[in-house]
Amino acid sequence: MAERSKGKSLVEMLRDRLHADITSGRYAPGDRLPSEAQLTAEHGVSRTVVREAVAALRADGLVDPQRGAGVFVIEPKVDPVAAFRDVDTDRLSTMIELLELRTAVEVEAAGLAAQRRAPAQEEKIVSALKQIGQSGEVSADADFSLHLAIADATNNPRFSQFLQMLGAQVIPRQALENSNRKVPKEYQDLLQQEHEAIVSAILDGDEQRARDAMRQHLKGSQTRYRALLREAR
Amino acid sequence: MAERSKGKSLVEMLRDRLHADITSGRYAPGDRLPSEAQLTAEHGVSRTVVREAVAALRADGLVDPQRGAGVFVIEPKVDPVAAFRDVDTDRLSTMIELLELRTAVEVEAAGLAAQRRAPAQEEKIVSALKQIGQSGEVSADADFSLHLAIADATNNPRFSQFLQMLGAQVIPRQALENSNRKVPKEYQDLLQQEHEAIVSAILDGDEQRARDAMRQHLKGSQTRYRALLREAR
DNA sequence: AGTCAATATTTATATGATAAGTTAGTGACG
DNA sequence: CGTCACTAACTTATCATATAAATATTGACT
Repeated sequence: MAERSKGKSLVEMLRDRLHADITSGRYAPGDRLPSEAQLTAEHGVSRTVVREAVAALRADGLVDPQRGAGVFVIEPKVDPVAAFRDVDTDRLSTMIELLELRTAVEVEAAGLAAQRRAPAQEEKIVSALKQIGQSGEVSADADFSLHLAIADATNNPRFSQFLQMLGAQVIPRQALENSNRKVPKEYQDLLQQEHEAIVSAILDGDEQRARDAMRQHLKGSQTRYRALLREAR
Repeated sequence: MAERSKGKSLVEMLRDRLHADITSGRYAPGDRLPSEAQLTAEHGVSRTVVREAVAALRADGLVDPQRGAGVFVIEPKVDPVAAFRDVDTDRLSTMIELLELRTAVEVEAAGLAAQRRAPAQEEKIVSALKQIGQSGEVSADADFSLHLAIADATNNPRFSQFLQMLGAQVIPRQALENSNRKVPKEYQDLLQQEHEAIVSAILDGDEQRARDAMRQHLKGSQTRYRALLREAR
Protein backbone atom coordinates (compact mmCIF):
# COMPACT_ATOMS: atom_id res chain seq x y z
CA MET A 1 0.00 0.00 0.00
CA ALA A 2 1.12 3.50 -0.62
CA GLU A 3 2.81 5.17 2.29
CA ARG A 4 0.60 6.35 5.08
CA SER A 5 -0.10 9.99 4.28
CA LYS A 6 -0.95 12.19 7.21
CA GLY A 7 -2.50 11.26 10.53
CA LYS A 8 -4.89 8.93 8.77
CA SER A 9 -4.85 5.35 9.92
CA LEU A 10 -4.64 2.49 7.47
CA VAL A 11 -8.27 1.71 8.15
CA GLU A 12 -9.27 5.25 7.28
CA MET A 13 -7.24 5.22 4.10
CA LEU A 14 -8.69 1.95 2.90
CA ARG A 15 -12.16 3.07 3.88
CA ASP A 16 -11.77 6.23 1.86
CA ARG A 17 -10.43 4.33 -1.12
CA LEU A 18 -13.25 1.84 -1.15
CA HIS A 19 -15.74 4.63 -0.59
CA ALA A 20 -14.34 6.41 -3.62
CA ASP A 21 -14.35 3.22 -5.66
CA ILE A 22 -18.01 2.74 -4.86
CA THR A 23 -19.19 6.28 -5.47
CA SER A 24 -17.08 6.50 -8.62
CA GLY A 25 -18.83 3.45 -9.96
CA ARG A 26 -15.81 1.16 -10.10
CA TYR A 27 -17.86 -1.12 -7.91
CA ALA A 28 -21.44 -0.72 -9.06
CA PRO A 29 -24.50 -1.47 -6.91
CA GLY A 30 -25.05 -5.20 -6.74
CA ASP A 31 -21.41 -5.93 -7.48
CA ARG A 32 -19.37 -8.04 -5.16
CA LEU A 33 -16.33 -6.44 -3.63
CA PRO A 34 -13.04 -8.34 -3.89
CA SER A 35 -12.70 -10.87 -1.11
CA GLU A 36 -10.82 -10.08 2.07
CA ALA A 37 -7.83 -12.00 0.78
CA GLN A 38 -7.85 -10.07 -2.50
CA LEU A 39 -8.19 -6.75 -0.73
CA THR A 40 -5.33 -7.53 1.64
CA ALA A 41 -3.15 -8.40 -1.35
CA GLU A 42 -4.30 -5.50 -3.48
CA HIS A 43 -3.81 -2.86 -0.80
CA GLY A 44 -1.04 -4.49 1.14
CA VAL A 45 -2.71 -4.42 4.53
CA SER A 46 -3.77 -7.05 7.00
CA ARG A 47 -7.19 -8.60 7.19
CA THR A 48 -7.77 -6.69 10.40
CA VAL A 49 -7.58 -3.43 8.48
CA VAL A 50 -9.73 -4.76 5.65
CA ARG A 51 -12.39 -6.01 8.02
CA GLU A 52 -12.59 -2.77 9.99
CA ALA A 53 -12.77 -0.71 6.83
CA VAL A 54 -15.61 -2.86 5.57
CA ALA A 55 -17.30 -2.60 8.97
CA ALA A 56 -17.18 1.18 8.63
CA LEU A 57 -18.62 1.09 5.10
CA ARG A 58 -21.31 -1.18 6.38
CA ALA A 59 -22.16 1.27 9.15
CA ASP A 60 -22.46 3.91 6.45
CA GLY A 61 -24.95 1.70 4.67
CA LEU A 62 -22.83 1.36 1.56
CA VAL A 63 -22.18 -2.37 1.59
CA ASP A 64 -23.82 -5.52 2.86
CA PRO A 65 -21.48 -8.37 3.74
CA GLN A 66 -22.98 -11.82 3.41
CA ARG A 67 -21.24 -14.61 5.18
CA GLY A 68 -19.95 -17.16 2.77
CA ALA A 69 -20.90 -15.19 -0.30
CA GLY A 70 -19.05 -11.90 -0.23
CA VAL A 71 -19.51 -8.20 0.38
CA PHE A 72 -22.03 -6.58 -1.90
CA VAL A 73 -22.48 -2.95 -2.81
CA ILE A 74 -25.86 -1.68 -1.71
CA GLU A 75 -28.25 -0.04 -4.12
CA PRO A 76 -27.79 3.57 -3.09
CA LYS A 77 -31.09 4.91 -1.86
CA VAL A 78 -31.55 8.45 -2.95
CA ASP A 79 -31.30 10.76 0.00
CA PRO A 80 -31.37 14.36 -1.12
CA VAL A 81 -31.52 15.34 2.52
CA ALA A 82 -27.96 14.17 2.94
CA ALA A 83 -26.92 16.52 0.16
CA PHE A 84 -27.26 19.38 2.59
CA ARG A 85 -25.26 17.62 5.25
CA ASP A 86 -21.93 17.59 3.51
CA VAL A 87 -21.63 20.78 1.59
CA ASP A 88 -18.20 22.09 0.88
CA THR A 89 -18.35 25.31 2.86
CA ASP A 90 -14.78 26.09 1.94
CA ARG A 91 -15.84 26.95 -1.57
CA LEU A 92 -17.13 30.49 -1.82
CA SER A 93 -19.30 29.57 -4.79
CA THR A 94 -21.10 27.09 -2.58
CA MET A 95 -21.60 29.72 0.06
CA ILE A 96 -23.13 32.08 -2.45
CA GLU A 97 -25.46 29.38 -3.72
CA LEU A 98 -26.62 28.67 -0.20
CA LEU A 99 -27.00 32.34 0.54
CA GLU A 100 -29.26 32.68 -2.47
CA LEU A 101 -31.39 29.81 -1.26
CA ARG A 102 -31.45 31.40 2.17
CA THR A 103 -32.63 34.63 0.60
CA ALA A 104 -35.64 32.87 -0.87
CA VAL A 105 -36.66 31.50 2.49
CA GLU A 106 -35.83 34.49 4.63
CA VAL A 107 -37.57 37.02 2.44
CA GLU A 108 -40.73 34.97 2.71
CA ALA A 109 -40.15 34.52 6.43
CA ALA A 110 -39.92 38.26 6.94
CA GLY A 111 -43.18 38.74 5.07
CA LEU A 112 -44.98 36.06 7.04
CA ALA A 113 -43.54 37.29 10.32
CA ALA A 114 -44.95 40.75 9.61
CA GLN A 115 -48.37 39.20 9.21
CA ARG A 116 -48.39 36.59 11.93
CA ARG A 117 -46.03 37.60 14.72
CA ALA A 118 -47.24 37.13 18.29
CA PRO A 119 -46.31 39.66 21.00
CA ALA A 120 -43.86 37.25 22.65
CA GLN A 121 -42.16 36.74 19.30
CA GLU A 122 -41.94 40.48 18.72
CA GLU A 123 -40.17 40.73 22.03
CA LYS A 124 -37.64 38.08 21.08
CA ILE A 125 -36.94 39.83 17.80
CA VAL A 126 -36.36 43.18 19.47
CA SER A 127 -34.19 41.60 22.13
CA ALA A 128 -32.08 39.89 19.48
CA LEU A 129 -31.65 43.18 17.66
CA LYS A 130 -30.49 44.89 20.84
CA GLN A 131 -28.07 42.05 21.52
CA ILE A 132 -26.32 42.70 18.23
CA GLY A 133 -25.93 46.38 18.95
CA GLN A 134 -24.63 45.80 22.46
CA SER A 135 -21.79 43.47 21.66
CA GLY A 136 -20.04 46.26 19.82
CA GLU A 137 -18.95 43.94 17.06
CA VAL A 138 -21.46 42.18 14.91
CA SER A 139 -20.98 38.60 16.01
CA ALA A 140 -22.17 35.90 13.68
CA ASP A 141 -23.98 34.28 16.59
CA ALA A 142 -26.04 37.33 17.46
CA ASP A 143 -26.80 37.97 13.81
CA PHE A 144 -28.03 34.43 13.37
CA SER A 145 -30.20 34.72 16.47
CA LEU A 146 -32.07 37.62 14.96
CA HIS A 147 -32.70 35.77 11.74
CA LEU A 148 -33.86 32.78 13.73
CA ALA A 149 -36.22 34.90 15.82
CA ILE A 150 -37.79 36.22 12.64
CA ALA A 151 -38.17 32.73 11.23
CA ASP A 152 -39.82 31.71 14.49
CA ALA A 153 -42.33 34.51 14.18
CA THR A 154 -43.75 32.94 11.02
CA ASN A 155 -45.32 30.37 13.33
CA ASN A 156 -44.28 27.79 10.79
CA PRO A 157 -41.59 25.70 12.47
CA ARG A 158 -40.22 24.56 9.12
CA PHE A 159 -38.73 27.97 8.48
CA SER A 160 -36.53 27.96 11.57
CA GLN A 161 -35.71 24.29 10.97
CA PHE A 162 -34.54 25.15 7.52
CA LEU A 163 -32.48 28.05 8.76
CA GLN A 164 -30.84 25.92 11.42
CA MET A 165 -30.06 23.32 8.81
CA LEU A 166 -28.25 25.80 6.63
CA GLY A 167 -26.88 27.77 9.55
CA ALA A 168 -25.06 24.73 10.84
CA GLN A 169 -23.15 24.76 7.57
CA VAL A 170 -22.77 28.45 7.07
CA ILE A 171 -22.03 29.74 10.51
CA PRO A 172 -18.66 28.11 11.14
CA ARG A 173 -17.29 29.75 8.06
CA GLN A 174 -18.81 33.09 8.92
CA ALA A 175 -17.34 32.96 12.39
CA LEU A 176 -13.95 32.24 10.93
CA GLU A 177 -14.34 35.00 8.43
CA ASN A 178 -15.31 37.50 11.07
CA SER A 179 -12.48 36.58 13.37
CA ASN A 180 -9.83 36.68 10.67
CA ARG A 181 -10.63 39.99 9.10
CA LYS A 182 -11.52 43.18 10.84
CA VAL A 183 -14.90 44.33 9.63
CA PRO A 184 -14.81 48.07 9.07
CA LYS A 185 -16.93 50.16 11.41
CA GLU A 186 -19.02 51.56 8.57
CA TYR A 187 -19.99 48.03 7.55
CA GLN A 188 -21.16 47.30 11.05
CA ASP A 189 -23.29 50.42 11.08
CA LEU A 190 -24.73 49.60 7.67
CA LEU A 191 -25.58 46.08 8.80
CA GLN A 192 -27.28 47.36 11.90
CA GLN A 193 -29.29 49.86 9.88
CA GLU A 194 -30.44 47.04 7.65
CA HIS A 195 -31.40 44.98 10.66
CA GLU A 196 -33.37 47.86 12.11
CA ALA A 197 -35.21 48.38 8.85
CA ILE A 198 -36.27 44.74 8.79
CA VAL A 199 -37.41 44.70 12.39
CA SER A 200 -39.24 47.98 12.09
CA ALA A 201 -41.19 46.75 9.07
CA ILE A 202 -42.13 43.54 10.85
CA LEU A 203 -43.27 45.39 13.96
CA ASP A 204 -45.37 47.65 11.76
CA GLY A 205 -46.92 44.61 10.15
CA ASP A 206 -45.85 45.89 6.77
CA GLU A 207 -45.37 42.70 4.79
CA GLN A 208 -44.00 44.23 1.62
CA ARG A 209 -41.53 46.49 3.38
CA ALA A 210 -40.33 43.55 5.50
CA ARG A 211 -39.68 41.51 2.37
CA ASP A 212 -37.86 44.32 0.65
CA ALA A 213 -35.71 45.08 3.67
CA MET A 214 -34.73 41.46 4.12
CA ARG A 215 -33.95 41.07 0.45
CA GLN A 216 -31.73 44.10 0.46
CA HIS A 217 -29.94 42.90 3.58
CA LEU A 218 -29.15 39.49 2.13
CA LYS A 219 -28.29 40.92 -1.25
CA GLY A 220 -25.70 42.96 0.60
CA SER A 221 -24.24 39.80 2.10
CA GLN A 222 -24.12 38.26 -1.35
CA THR A 223 -22.26 41.25 -2.68
CA ARG A 224 -19.74 40.98 0.12
CA TYR A 225 -19.17 37.31 -0.61
CA ARG A 226 -18.75 37.97 -4.29
CA ALA A 227 -16.16 40.57 -3.45
CA LEU A 228 -14.29 37.93 -1.45
CA LEU A 229 -14.56 35.61 -4.42
CA ARG A 230 -12.90 38.13 -6.71
CA GLU A 231 -10.29 38.91 -4.10
CA ALA A 232 -9.37 35.26 -3.59
CA ARG A 233 -8.83 34.71 -7.26
CA MET B 1 -22.36 -12.83 26.17
CA ALA B 2 -26.03 -13.55 25.86
CA GLU B 3 -27.01 -15.93 23.12
CA ARG B 4 -27.00 -14.59 19.64
CA SER B 5 -30.58 -13.47 19.12
CA LYS B 6 -31.75 -13.53 15.56
CA GLY B 7 -29.70 -13.08 12.43
CA LYS B 8 -27.69 -10.41 14.19
CA SER B 9 -23.97 -10.94 14.25
CA LEU B 10 -21.95 -10.50 17.40
CA VAL B 11 -20.57 -7.27 16.03
CA GLU B 12 -24.06 -5.93 15.48
CA MET B 13 -25.15 -6.90 18.95
CA LEU B 14 -22.18 -5.30 20.63
CA ARG B 15 -22.54 -2.25 18.45
CA ASP B 16 -26.18 -1.87 19.46
CA ARG B 17 -25.35 -2.33 23.11
CA LEU B 18 -22.62 0.27 23.11
CA HIS B 19 -24.81 2.59 21.06
CA ALA B 20 -27.53 2.23 23.68
CA ASP B 21 -25.05 2.74 26.50
CA ILE B 22 -23.90 5.97 24.91
CA THR B 23 -27.29 7.42 24.07
CA SER B 24 -28.64 6.37 27.45
CA GLY B 25 -25.87 8.31 29.11
CA ARG B 26 -24.12 5.39 30.77
CA TYR B 27 -21.08 6.59 28.87
CA ALA B 28 -21.35 10.35 28.80
CA PRO B 29 -19.66 12.60 26.23
CA GLY B 30 -15.99 12.92 27.04
CA ASP B 31 -15.95 9.66 28.95
CA ARG B 32 -13.54 6.94 28.06
CA LEU B 33 -15.02 3.63 27.04
CA PRO B 34 -13.68 0.52 28.75
CA SER B 35 -10.53 -0.72 27.05
CA GLU B 36 -10.67 -3.41 24.42
CA ALA B 37 -9.51 -5.96 26.96
CA GLN B 38 -12.26 -4.95 29.39
CA LEU B 39 -14.92 -5.04 26.69
CA THR B 40 -13.85 -8.47 25.52
CA ALA B 41 -14.10 -9.72 29.10
CA GLU B 42 -17.34 -7.89 29.88
CA HIS B 43 -19.18 -9.09 26.78
CA GLY B 44 -17.43 -12.36 26.26
CA VAL B 45 -16.36 -11.74 22.68
CA SER B 46 -13.05 -11.58 20.91
CA ARG B 47 -11.09 -8.45 20.24
CA THR B 48 -12.01 -8.70 16.58
CA VAL B 49 -15.66 -8.22 17.44
CA VAL B 50 -14.91 -5.38 19.83
CA ARG B 51 -12.75 -3.58 17.32
CA GLU B 52 -15.27 -3.88 14.49
CA ALA B 53 -18.09 -2.67 16.72
CA VAL B 54 -16.02 0.34 17.74
CA ALA B 55 -15.14 0.93 14.09
CA ALA B 56 -18.85 1.07 13.31
CA LEU B 57 -19.53 3.50 16.16
CA ARG B 58 -16.68 5.58 14.93
CA ALA B 59 -18.14 5.65 11.43
CA ASP B 60 -21.35 6.88 13.01
CA GLY B 61 -19.40 9.69 14.62
CA LEU B 62 -20.21 8.59 18.14
CA VAL B 63 -16.73 7.80 19.42
CA ASP B 64 -13.17 8.85 18.76
CA PRO B 65 -10.48 6.25 19.46
CA GLN B 66 -7.08 7.61 20.37
CA ARG B 67 -4.14 5.31 20.12
CA GLY B 68 -2.53 4.71 23.47
CA ALA B 69 -5.19 6.64 25.36
CA GLY B 70 -8.53 4.97 24.81
CA VAL B 71 -11.84 5.36 23.02
CA PHE B 72 -13.71 8.54 23.92
CA VAL B 73 -17.37 9.39 23.52
CA ILE B 74 -17.88 12.32 21.19
CA GLU B 75 -19.87 15.37 22.14
CA PRO B 76 -23.07 14.80 20.20
CA LYS B 77 -23.53 17.52 17.64
CA VAL B 78 -27.04 18.59 16.86
CA ASP B 79 -28.16 17.70 13.40
CA PRO B 80 -31.04 19.87 12.18
CA VAL B 81 -30.63 18.32 8.74
CA ALA B 82 -32.11 15.11 10.09
CA ALA B 83 -35.27 17.03 10.99
CA PHE B 84 -36.26 17.03 7.33
CA ARG B 85 -35.66 13.35 6.94
CA ASP B 86 -38.50 12.09 9.04
CA VAL B 87 -41.44 14.39 8.68
CA ASP B 88 -44.88 13.11 9.36
CA THR B 89 -46.40 13.45 5.93
CA ASP B 90 -49.63 11.93 7.14
CA ARG B 91 -50.51 15.08 9.00
CA LEU B 92 -52.09 17.66 6.75
CA SER B 93 -50.79 20.46 8.95
CA THR B 94 -47.27 19.27 8.23
CA MET B 95 -48.00 19.21 4.54
CA ILE B 96 -49.25 22.77 4.63
CA GLU B 97 -46.17 23.88 6.54
CA LEU B 98 -43.92 22.28 3.97
CA LEU B 99 -45.94 23.72 1.14
CA GLU B 100 -45.46 27.17 2.61
CA LEU B 101 -41.72 26.63 2.77
CA ARG B 102 -41.82 25.34 -0.77
CA THR B 103 -43.66 28.49 -1.81
CA ALA B 104 -40.80 30.61 -0.49
CA VAL B 105 -38.24 28.72 -2.50
CA GLU B 106 -40.24 28.22 -5.66
CA VAL B 107 -41.38 31.80 -5.98
CA GLU B 108 -37.77 32.86 -5.85
CA ALA B 109 -36.83 30.08 -8.25
CA ALA B 110 -39.38 31.26 -10.78
CA GLY B 111 -38.01 34.79 -10.54
CA LEU B 112 -34.42 33.67 -10.95
CA ALA B 113 -35.34 31.30 -13.77
CA ALA B 114 -36.92 34.19 -15.65
CA GLN B 115 -33.64 36.06 -15.39
CA ARG B 116 -31.09 33.32 -15.93
CA ARG B 117 -32.61 30.51 -17.99
CA ALA B 118 -30.51 29.03 -20.77
CA PRO B 119 -32.10 27.92 -24.05
CA ALA B 120 -31.70 24.23 -23.20
CA GLN B 121 -33.43 24.83 -19.90
CA GLU B 122 -36.28 26.66 -21.60
CA GLU B 123 -36.73 23.63 -23.77
CA LYS B 124 -36.92 21.31 -20.78
CA ILE B 125 -39.50 23.54 -19.12
CA VAL B 126 -41.70 23.64 -22.20
CA SER B 127 -41.37 19.90 -22.69
CA ALA B 128 -42.38 19.28 -19.07
CA LEU B 129 -45.40 21.52 -19.51
CA LYS B 130 -46.48 19.61 -22.61
CA GLN B 131 -46.03 16.33 -20.79
CA ILE B 132 -48.57 17.39 -18.19
CA GLY B 133 -51.12 18.33 -20.79
CA GLN B 134 -50.69 15.13 -22.77
CA SER B 135 -51.27 12.66 -20.01
CA GLY B 136 -54.88 13.79 -19.76
CA GLU B 137 -54.81 13.62 -16.00
CA VAL B 138 -52.47 15.82 -14.03
CA SER B 139 -50.03 13.30 -12.65
CA ALA B 140 -48.02 14.28 -9.62
CA ASP B 141 -44.89 13.08 -11.35
CA ALA B 142 -45.29 15.30 -14.38
CA ASP B 143 -46.22 18.24 -12.17
CA PHE B 144 -43.10 17.75 -10.10
CA SER B 145 -40.96 17.52 -13.24
CA LEU B 146 -42.08 20.95 -14.31
CA HIS B 147 -41.28 22.47 -10.95
CA LEU B 148 -37.90 20.76 -11.02
CA ALA B 149 -37.17 22.05 -14.50
CA ILE B 150 -37.88 25.57 -13.31
CA ALA B 151 -35.63 25.12 -10.28
CA ASP B 152 -32.90 23.87 -12.61
CA ALA B 153 -33.20 26.99 -14.73
CA THR B 154 -32.02 29.11 -11.80
CA ASN B 155 -28.57 27.66 -12.47
CA ASN B 156 -28.22 27.35 -8.73
CA PRO B 157 -28.17 23.61 -8.02
CA ARG B 158 -29.27 24.16 -4.42
CA PHE B 159 -32.78 25.03 -5.55
CA SER B 160 -33.39 21.71 -7.25
CA GLN B 161 -31.64 19.92 -4.41
CA PHE B 162 -33.98 21.53 -1.97
CA LEU B 163 -37.01 20.68 -4.06
CA GLN B 164 -35.93 17.07 -4.37
CA MET B 165 -35.42 16.94 -0.64
CA LEU B 166 -38.97 18.07 0.03
CA GLY B 167 -40.40 16.30 -2.98
CA ALA B 168 -39.23 12.97 -1.67
CA GLN B 169 -41.45 13.61 1.32
CA VAL B 170 -44.36 15.30 -0.35
CA ILE B 171 -44.83 13.43 -3.59
CA PRO B 172 -45.87 10.02 -2.30
CA ARG B 173 -48.76 11.58 -0.47
CA GLN B 174 -49.77 13.66 -3.46
CA ALA B 175 -49.75 10.63 -5.72
CA LEU B 176 -51.95 8.81 -3.28
CA GLU B 177 -54.27 11.74 -3.01
CA ASN B 178 -54.60 12.04 -6.75
CA SER B 179 -55.21 8.38 -7.29
CA ASN B 180 -57.80 8.05 -4.55
CA ARG B 181 -60.01 10.95 -5.39
CA LYS B 182 -61.11 11.96 -8.83
CA VAL B 183 -59.93 15.45 -9.47
CA PRO B 184 -62.66 17.40 -11.21
CA LYS B 185 -62.00 18.38 -14.79
CA GLU B 186 -62.27 22.08 -14.05
CA TYR B 187 -59.47 21.78 -11.46
CA GLN B 188 -57.23 20.18 -14.02
CA ASP B 189 -57.86 22.98 -16.46
CA LEU B 190 -57.25 25.59 -13.80
CA LEU B 191 -53.96 23.95 -12.81
CA GLN B 192 -52.82 23.81 -16.39
CA GLN B 193 -53.71 27.47 -16.88
CA GLU B 194 -51.62 28.33 -13.85
CA HIS B 195 -48.74 26.27 -15.19
CA GLU B 196 -48.94 28.01 -18.53
CA ALA B 197 -48.96 31.41 -16.87
CA ILE B 198 -45.77 30.57 -14.98
CA VAL B 199 -43.96 29.19 -18.00
CA SER B 200 -45.05 32.05 -20.23
CA ALA B 201 -43.72 34.60 -17.74
CA ILE B 202 -40.40 32.77 -17.46
CA LEU B 203 -40.02 32.54 -21.23
CA ASP B 204 -40.74 36.25 -21.48
CA GLY B 205 -38.05 36.90 -18.89
CA ASP B 206 -40.59 38.74 -16.79
CA GLU B 207 -39.27 38.18 -13.28
CA GLN B 208 -42.11 39.80 -11.39
CA ARG B 209 -44.86 38.09 -13.35
CA ALA B 210 -43.10 34.74 -12.91
CA ARG B 211 -42.98 35.24 -9.16
CA ASP B 212 -46.63 36.26 -8.99
CA ALA B 213 -47.78 33.37 -11.14
CA MET B 214 -45.85 30.84 -9.09
CA ARG B 215 -47.13 32.31 -5.85
CA GLN B 216 -50.72 32.15 -7.02
CA HIS B 217 -50.25 28.58 -8.19
CA LEU B 218 -48.88 27.39 -4.87
CA LYS B 219 -51.38 29.44 -2.92
CA GLY B 220 -54.03 27.52 -4.80
CA SER B 221 -52.47 24.24 -3.69
CA GLN B 222 -52.45 25.50 -0.14
CA THR B 223 -56.12 26.38 -0.35
CA ARG B 224 -56.93 22.92 -1.64
CA TYR B 225 -55.00 21.34 1.23
CA ARG B 226 -56.75 23.52 3.76
CA ALA B 227 -60.08 22.43 2.31
CA LEU B 228 -59.01 18.84 2.86
CA LEU B 229 -58.04 19.73 6.41
CA ARG B 230 -61.54 21.07 7.15
CA GLU B 231 -63.15 18.14 5.42
CA ALA B 232 -61.16 15.59 7.41
CA ARG B 233 -62.19 17.09 10.71
C1' DA C 1 8.07 20.59 44.24
C1' DG C 2 9.68 19.68 39.69
C1' DT C 3 11.94 16.81 35.96
C1' DC C 4 12.82 12.96 33.62
C1' DA C 5 13.13 8.22 32.61
C1' DA C 6 11.31 3.58 33.24
C1' DT C 7 7.02 1.07 33.22
C1' DA C 8 2.33 -0.02 32.29
C1' DT C 9 -1.76 0.61 29.58
C1' DT C 10 -4.06 1.16 25.31
C1' DT C 11 -5.03 1.24 20.49
C1' DA C 12 -3.18 -0.16 15.65
C1' DT C 13 -1.73 -3.67 12.84
C1' DA C 14 -0.25 -8.30 11.42
C1' DT C 15 -0.79 -13.29 11.24
C1' DG C 16 -2.60 -17.78 11.79
C1' DA C 17 -6.39 -20.83 12.78
C1' DT C 18 -11.22 -22.59 13.07
C1' DA C 19 -16.19 -22.32 12.18
C1' DA C 20 -19.91 -21.70 9.21
C1' DG C 21 -22.28 -20.34 5.15
C1' DT C 22 -22.51 -19.95 -0.08
C1' DT C 23 -21.46 -21.16 -4.73
C1' DA C 24 -20.18 -23.92 -8.41
C1' DG C 25 -18.81 -27.93 -10.35
C1' DT C 26 -18.78 -32.92 -10.58
C1' DG C 27 -20.53 -37.15 -11.13
C1' DA C 28 -23.93 -40.76 -10.21
C1' DC C 29 -28.37 -42.11 -11.43
C1' DG C 30 -32.70 -42.15 -13.85
C1' DC D 1 -29.55 -36.11 -21.87
C1' DG D 2 -31.40 -34.14 -17.61
C1' DT D 3 -31.64 -33.91 -12.65
C1' DC D 4 -30.22 -34.24 -8.15
C1' DA D 5 -27.09 -34.95 -4.36
C1' DC D 6 -22.68 -34.31 -2.84
C1' DT D 7 -18.38 -32.39 -2.45
C1' DA D 8 -14.69 -28.99 -3.05
C1' DA D 9 -13.45 -24.33 -3.11
C1' DC D 10 -14.25 -19.94 -1.61
C1' DT D 11 -15.89 -16.43 1.59
C1' DT D 12 -17.17 -14.11 5.75
C1' DA D 13 -17.35 -14.52 11.07
C1' DT D 14 -14.98 -15.22 15.05
C1' DC D 15 -11.20 -16.34 18.09
C1' DA D 16 -6.41 -16.13 19.62
C1' DT D 17 -1.72 -14.40 19.89
C1' DA D 18 1.97 -11.32 18.90
C1' DT D 19 4.32 -6.91 17.92
C1' DA D 20 4.44 -1.84 17.20
C1' DA D 21 3.37 2.73 18.49
C1' DA D 22 1.34 6.24 21.25
C1' DT D 23 -0.05 7.70 25.69
C1' DA D 24 -0.54 7.65 30.78
C1' DT D 25 1.39 6.60 35.19
C1' DT D 26 4.69 5.92 38.45
C1' DG D 27 8.74 6.58 40.99
C1' DA D 28 13.38 7.99 41.55
C1' DC D 29 16.31 11.73 41.67
C1' DT D 30 17.59 16.51 42.05
